[in-house]
Order: sequence, then C-alpha cells, then structure tokens
Amino acid sequence: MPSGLDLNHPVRVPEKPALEGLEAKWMARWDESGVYRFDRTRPRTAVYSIDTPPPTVSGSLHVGHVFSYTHTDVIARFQRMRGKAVFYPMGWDDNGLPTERRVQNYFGVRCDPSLPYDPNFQAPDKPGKQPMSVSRPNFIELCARLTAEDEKAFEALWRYLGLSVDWGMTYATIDRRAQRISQLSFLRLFHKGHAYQLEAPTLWDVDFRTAVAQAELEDREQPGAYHRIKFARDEGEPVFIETTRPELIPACVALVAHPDDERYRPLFGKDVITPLFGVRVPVKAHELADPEKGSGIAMICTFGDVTDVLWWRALSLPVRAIIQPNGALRPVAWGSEGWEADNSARAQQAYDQLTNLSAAKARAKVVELLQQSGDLVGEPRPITHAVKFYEKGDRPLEIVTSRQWFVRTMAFRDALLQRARELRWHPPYMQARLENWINGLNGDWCISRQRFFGVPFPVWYPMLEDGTRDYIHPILPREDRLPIDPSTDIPDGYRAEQRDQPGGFGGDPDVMDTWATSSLTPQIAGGWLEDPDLFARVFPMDVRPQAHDIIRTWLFSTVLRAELEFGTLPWTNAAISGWVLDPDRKKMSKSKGNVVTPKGLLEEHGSDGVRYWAASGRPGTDTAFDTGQMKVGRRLAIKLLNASKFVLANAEGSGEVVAAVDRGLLTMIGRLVRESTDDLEDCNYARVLERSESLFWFFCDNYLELVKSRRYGDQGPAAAASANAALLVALSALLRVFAPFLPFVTEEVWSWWRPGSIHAASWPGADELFRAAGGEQDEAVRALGLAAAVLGEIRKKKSEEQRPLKTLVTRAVVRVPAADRPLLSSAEADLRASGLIQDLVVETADALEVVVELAGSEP
RNA sequence: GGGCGGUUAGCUCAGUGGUAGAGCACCGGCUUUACACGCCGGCUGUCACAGGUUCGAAUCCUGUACCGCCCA
Repeated sequence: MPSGLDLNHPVRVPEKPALEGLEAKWMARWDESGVYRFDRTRPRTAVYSIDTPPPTVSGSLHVGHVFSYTHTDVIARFQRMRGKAVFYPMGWDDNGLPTERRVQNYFGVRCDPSLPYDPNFQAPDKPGKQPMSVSRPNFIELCARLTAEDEKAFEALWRYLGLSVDWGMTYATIDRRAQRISQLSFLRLFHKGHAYQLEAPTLWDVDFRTAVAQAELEDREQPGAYHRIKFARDEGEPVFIETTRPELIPACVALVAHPDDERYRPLFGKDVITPLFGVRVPVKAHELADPEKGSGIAMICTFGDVTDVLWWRALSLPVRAIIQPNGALRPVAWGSEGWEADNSARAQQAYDQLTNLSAAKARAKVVELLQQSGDLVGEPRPITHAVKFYEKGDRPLEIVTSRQWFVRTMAFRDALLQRARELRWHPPYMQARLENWINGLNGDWCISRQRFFGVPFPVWYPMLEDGTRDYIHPILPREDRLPIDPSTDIPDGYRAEQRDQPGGFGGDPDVMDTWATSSLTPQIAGGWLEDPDLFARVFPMDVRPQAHDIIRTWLFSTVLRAELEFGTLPWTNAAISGWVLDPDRKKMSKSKGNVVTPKGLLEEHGSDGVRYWAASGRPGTDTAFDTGQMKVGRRLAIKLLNASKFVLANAEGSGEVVAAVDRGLLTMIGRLVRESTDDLEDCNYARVLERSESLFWFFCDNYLELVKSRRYGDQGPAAAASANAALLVALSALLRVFAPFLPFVTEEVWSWWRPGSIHAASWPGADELFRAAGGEQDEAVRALGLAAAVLGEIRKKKSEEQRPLKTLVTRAVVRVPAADRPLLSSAEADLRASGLIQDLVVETADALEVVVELAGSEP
C-alpha cells in the first residue's frame, strides 16, 4: 500500500460524471462543514493572514473582480493546504461618494449635517420631487440599508466563484467598528502630532465642493490657449507673459523668470503693472520658471496651480484670492488693504464685470476686456495641455485656502521608502511604483472631505463669544466614547442647547477621506484595540492583494498608517494583480461600457472554467478577457472527472510500484510538486497552473494509454498492482495540486474516494511521491519519455495512413542509442500492448527512429 | 519630459545563454468499453528593429520604434 493512501474509504464513482451543479452542491457543503473557518487558537507562525481588498459595494460587480479575487483565493487555498490557519475575511467598501450618490438618487434625500438625528425617520417609498433633507446619522442609516442589499449580491457571487473566505468575519468600511477604529487612530495620530489642522491652500473640486488629496488627482489633456498679455512698466519696455488663465490677472501677485534668463535678469526686483487692474507686482527669480515655456516669464497668482503655491511659499508672496469654494469669483473692494491699484475706480469697474462668474466665463470676459484695452497681443494661441482634475470630477481643480486636517507624510518619506524596499513585491518591479510616488509627494496628506457619508472627525471646538470657533483648543472625546458624530453627539461638560452658541461648542463638519479609513483595513479586520488576542495572531499580515492602479492610494496609505502607528510594515507581501482588458486592449470599466457581468460567465463556463482563465493571468500582468480560455478550463475540469473515473475503476489490488514507467510518472509528479510549492510560495500561480496542466495532459495522453491493459492484469497481478498503485498516488497528488485552482471539480472527485474535504487535505510533498516511486528515478522518467515518444510515432503512422488507432502493427523497428536500450526494454510490454504491436524489434542508432508496418498495408 | 512594463505562430501567451514552444483557431483523420463536452495527427515564425558581448543570443548590453501604465 503506497504511503498516505487509506483505501478503507469506499470508492463510489458516478456513472456519468458532470460539472453541472457542482457549484451549488459544494458551496452549501463548505458552508455547513466550516472548512474555511479561521482557527483563531493557532499561533502567529501557523497563521496566514490576508488583507482582502474590500470591493465597493455600490459599484458594479464585474469580471475584473473575479479575476483578481481568484488570484488571492488560489494563494489562500494553497496556504490552507500547507497547514496554515488562513485568516481570509471579506470587507465591503461602502464608504464614500459612490454610495452617497446612489442613496441620494434611490431615496430622494439630501444630507444636511446641521440637522439633529430623527429616531423616527422613515425613508420615502419613492423619491419625491424635491430632495428631502435628513441628518447625517439618518443618511448613514439609509446608506447602511442600501449597501446591505449590495453586500448580499456580492457575497452570493463570491460563494459561487468559490472564494474560500471565512464568511463569519466580514466588515464594512463605514460600520461602527470601522468608524471607531478610524477615529481612534485619528486621535492617536493627533496626540502624537502626526495629525494637524491648518488653514492652507488646498486642492479643491468646485462641483463637489470638497478638498481632495494629491492621490486623487489625475491629469487630463484639455484644449486651452496661450494668451500673450502686456504688463506695463513705469519706465522702459513693457513685459509680455503668456498664460492659459488670464482670468487670474486680478489674483496676480508677481511675475517669475529663471534666474539665469538674460532676457529678464534686469527686471528682477523691479515692479510691473497688471493690465486692467493696475496692480504693481514684483518680478522674481526662481529656477522652476521654464525659459522654454511661453515667453519664459510667468504670472504667479493666488492660486492657478500647484506651482503657484510653491512659488508663493518660496518667495513669501502676498495672498490675493479670488476663486471661491463654488468656483465663482468673489466680490473684491479695490483700494482696500491688499487690493491697492493705481486707479481703484478703473480696477473696480473692470472687476465688477467678473464678480460671481465661473472661472471659464470670467476668462472669456477678461479676454474681451484685454482686447478692448489693447493689452492682449494678437489672438489667443490654441494648445492642448495637461490640466489637473479630481478623478471623479468634471471641472478643473482649483486651489482655495481653507481649514483642513492633514496627516504628516513628508517627514516620513525616508522611512516609507525603506518600507517600500522591505516589502516583498509580486512581481518585484511593482516596487518602483511606490518609490516613484513617495519621491513625488509634494505635501502632507489632506484627509478632510466636505462630504457626509464618511467617518466624521471626532472633534468639537469651543465657540468664542464672537461666534467663531476656537481651533486652537479642540475638544476631543475619550476613546471609550467612540465612535461619535460631533454633529449630533455632545462633548462632555456641555448641554445640547449650547451647540453653535457663543460660549458653547460646535462640531467639526467634515468627514475623513475614504482612504483614511481604507488605510486601516488590517487594523479593522484584525480587531486592533478590540481583540488584542486576535490582532496579535494576524498582524502584521502576510499578504496584501490588490491591483496596480491603487498602489499610490490604498497601498501607500496603509503602509503610512502602519508606520505611524506601529513602526512596521502592515504585511510582508504585496501581490499585485493586473487588469482585465477587453479585446481592444482597453481596461474594462463601467464608465467605458465594456464590462462583462460575471454571473452569466460562471454559469456558462463553470466557476472552475472561469477561475482557470483568471489564474492564467500572471501577477501584475494585464490579461485579455478570453472566453476561449474559460472553455479550455472547463475542458480541463471535465477531463479531471473522466480521467479520475478511469483511475478509480480498479482501485483495489494496488501494491508496490515497481514498473519503470510507473516510477517515472511519480518522479515527474514529485518534481512538479517541488517546483509548484516554491512557485506558489512566491505567488507564481499562473506558472503552476500551466505546468500542472501540461503534466496532467501527458498523464492522460501517454501514461494512461501505456498502462491501460497492464492495470487490468494482462501482465500478471504484480504488474497490475504497480500500475494501480501509481495511478492512485498520481491522482491523489494531481487533484491536490489542482485544488486551489479548480476547487469544485477537485472536491467532487475527492469525495468519490477520500474522506474529508480536499481543501483541508495536506498539500502534496515531493517526498511522498518519490517514496512511492522508490526514490527520485531519473532513469524511469527517461523510460517513460521514450515509451511515450515511440507511442507517438506509431500513432502518427496510423494517422498519416488514415487508419483507425486500433489497427495492428505487424512489425515495429525501434532504433535508439545503445544506452537507451535498457530503458526501452523496461517499457516494452506496455508499449506492445498500447501500440498493438505484434513484432517489436529493437536496434541501435544515434537517435530515436521508428519504422512502423501496419496490418493490411502495402509493404 | 521622467519611470516601469510589453513587442515570440492568425489569436491568447509560456520560454533568463545551447536544435523556437503550448493552447485556441485552421486542415486531415478516428465510434479507441475514462472522456464525442472525446481522441489522434498535421500546418503555422525576419522571436519589433539596429548595433554589441559570446564558440553560441528570443534570452545579456546599448540604442531606436511602437503599445500600455504610472508620474511630472
């Protein structure tokens, strides 16, 4: 009896094995048996913990999810079979704008954070004509109600796909635990001085009316125009600048040119006069001014872009802000302090035509005024240029000065770069993405958002007698009160009626950036500060699986939070998945309208078939959506059913593995297992699948054909026992190698003859196969390879002659190198039987050569 | 403009110094008691281009082109 095979278990093989219904059958059984439940009694060294990406439940389920979550599941299943207690929770990312928008439209409500919570609130059955105003806690309740439905749909899909998640451990990024942990972490950062608030220039979306972070920017190529504009001087020739934003002339505080630029060097330190408004501004020197761009001298405004902010700080310039949070130009009293003009009346007369216009409209108006005044030289010169947008926004970002919370990052750049290098990346080159991002950071992380559906800042401020807030002395709750909502909760020592009253208190109206919560997924999932025993068993986690597009956001911010809180990496490995590309090689996304909903795919090709396609996408590599690959996967699964049926047809009567081809097969599988174990430890699941599939096909096409007659006893009981034993050992190992990839079909076959779940079985070891083979048998591998090659030549001959494969070979002459003759004779009997060879003649030659004579053919 | 990745058969992709591969597609054949949702066989190449290193390069080096992504 080969080691590790207990055949006391009855063998029951269905008459007609099929894939249909396996998903429903095994989803239910796995749920009942709890095979994926996390065993929290195991020590950290015996745990494999996964920081599962929480999908955005308000978004659509698409094939990209199926793709990347399958990668993670393969790793999870492998580690479980390796004996690890796998911590594989699922989270739902319901925090943020997508949910907020969906709830607004679905219920017809609008969040008004100034309203008190209404415990008796009932949502309207259908949206009314006018949005109904509701308090933030009521709004969040509606969000929770709607997302609960979305979560059910996601969970059903994940179960059908076969994710081995522990469904007893789920979290949502807006649930009470997530809010509590986000607020706790915030308070701790505040006490350490790592979180601070500041009135500062902030990237601002004028439609959403919220601050956004550097990570949420994207450049978009936009049409624009260079306007060549004259700045007068008291003496000497005027200066000409070129700008794409002439509407910011009233906000101009200086001109700037490169210090080495001979054209402008004489002007440094002198004043020029802005057109239309007659404001005197200095000419400054700074090396970021590009002599090649435009006329080589630029206008610095409050604030046209991030470079303006940089110059404003570096050159200690005044502020002359005109863009309001809603994107319109604010009223200005020309002649008042900071707005001195040579002719205030004229400036006022010009500016009044701009007041309350949007930036785009103001630009057109300014151009008109400049043309009238003769300060615009020629026509605007159309260009396309990169303009910064909020990634979800529709209009270019503005920069407005406002009070925001920041998390310190710039001070930790070196530490973060070090962490980037410590992390084990799969594939390794993805590390550069993070390093580039860290090196390109130009400010601390702004985490305030002027939104509603998010985690509130757990902060109140004393109200001063003049009705303003005392930002210097924020009122913070005790940790045991968290989570709190400062718009409805009352700080200790105050009464409700003191809200927003002089001498009373006021709540911080903002919520945190969603990444400020999502960056804590290891802490939330692991029970930080709530379940220290659990947290110690899972943190730092083993792996963060995610796609490459959110390295700068999710991965970066998670590394930052772990660094600030614990001084460690949050995980040891980052497994980066690519995207799914449509046939035009574009990323599949909802907005492009090219997404394929996964449920139909899973039903058509089977979950195992779809998983096969997904697992063939290598780490980090974008992969084409390909139903052909799913069909191949499905065929592989069917082949597993049928080959297994054949193997198990004669399971009794196995004994010692003695035949060379049998030992060769087991040696080949042992080598496969050895490589696969290393590859899976390194997240190279695609390579393992490819090699396993290739060997399995060799097993079916060649080995099974060679031993078919022997295993039924044609060469005596001992020879049959050897074949049967090898078949069982091979099947056991191959099923287990495929189990992480094709969990349904492998579990089905396993259930025919083995006790328990294959997913709780131990990953095969090369030693168990080599032991069954009587050692690692290199000669036997060559014997099997030689026999397969000869068999191939015989088939080829029959195929070329267009004869059935059952045609007798009257005579076959096999010429091999002398050294291979013993190998051939060790497989000769199998070869005769499978090739239907009557007369097999072996001769010596330099290379393999086979001459085949078929019965009934002309000689 | 900088960084990263890619370019191999009609398609999707393996292949890290030693005779160019797989699957799909295509063509031809075969009822073969595991499988017709099958099986057997065949066809298919300027390994993007140009240099270089080497006895030998798809593979290593340099440069170029194109595609994609990230960042300015």
